[in-house]
Amino acid sequence: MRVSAKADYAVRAAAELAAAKDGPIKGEQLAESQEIPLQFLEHILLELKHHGIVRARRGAKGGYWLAKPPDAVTIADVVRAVEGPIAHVQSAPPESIEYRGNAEHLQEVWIAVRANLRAVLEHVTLA
Amino acid sequence: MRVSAKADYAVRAAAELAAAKDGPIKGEQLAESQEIPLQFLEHILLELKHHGIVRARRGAKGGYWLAKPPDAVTIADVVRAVEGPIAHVQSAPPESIEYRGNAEHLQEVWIAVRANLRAVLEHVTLA
DNA sequence: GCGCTTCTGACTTAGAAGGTCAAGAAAGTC
DNA sequence: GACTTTCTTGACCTTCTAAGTCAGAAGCGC
Repeated sequence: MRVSAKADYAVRAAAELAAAKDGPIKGEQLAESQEIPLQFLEHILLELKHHGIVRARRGAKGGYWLAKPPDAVTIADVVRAVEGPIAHVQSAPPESIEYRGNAEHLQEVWIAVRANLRAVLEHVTLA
Repeated sequence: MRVSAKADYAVRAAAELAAAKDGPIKGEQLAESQEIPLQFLEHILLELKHHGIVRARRGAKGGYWLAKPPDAVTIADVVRAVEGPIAHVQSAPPESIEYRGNAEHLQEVWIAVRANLRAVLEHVTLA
C-alpha cells in the first residue's frame, strides 16, 4: 500500500518529458532537474521505453522523449510499466482469490480498493 | 501499490473474530478456517493486540476476541496495525515531499490517491 | 573515426516478506 | 499443586524486492 521510489521517479521523469517541447532530453538533464541518481534513472527510462511510453536516441543530440502526446499517457500507465499490476493481493489479482468462511466479502473490498485507485491514476494524465 | 499477505491475513482473521459471538476463539481455529500458517498468524494477532484491536487470554478456554464491536473497527485500522501508514511515497507522507520543476502537481496526485484509498478502507467495517 | 549518449547485464547492500522453531509465562482444570 | 492449554516472545531462516553502482557495448551525428 505504498508508492515506491521507482514509481515516483518514473512519473517525475515522465512529467519532465511531457513539459519539454524542443527535441530529446538527456538522461543527465532529467536526473539533475528532478534530483534522481543518474544510473538508476536510466534503468527506469529503459523500462519505460520497453513499455512504449518513451522513445530514445543515443549519440550526440540524443536523449529521451515521450512516445505519445502528454494527454494520452496516464499516471497508471507509467506506474504499471515500472511496478507491474496495481493493487494486487498477495501478487494475484483480487478477483482470482477465493475467500472462505466469514471473510467472503473481503474480495469485494479489495476490488473496490482497486477501482478507486484506478479512478485516480487512470484519469490523470501527464498533461 | 499492492496488498501484502500479512494485511490480507490480518483482515481475514479479524473478520472471523467479528463473526463469532460465543467467547474467545483459539489461534488454531482461526488458522484452520482461513488457511493461514498458525505461527505466522499468532505473530499477526499479537500485533493486532498491541494496537488495541483484539484482546486475548491464555490458558484453557483462552483465545482471541475483538476489543471493540465489529462496526467500530475499519479495514484501515487493521491494515495500519500490521503494515503501517497507508499510501506513503518513498516511506514518507505525500504532503511532506517537495516536488520541483515540472513535477509540481504530482504531490496533489498522491494526496488524491491516498484520499481515495481511505474513502474505501475507513468506510468499510468488519461488520 | 571520434565523441557523445543510450543500452545492457552483472553486481551490491539493506531491508522486508513470509515464514519456522523453541522456550517461557499465564490461566484454567482437577 | 500438578498438569494441560494457549498465548507470548525472541531468535532464526530463506527468498525476494528496493534502490542503487559499475563497467562495458553499441548506436548516432558529425
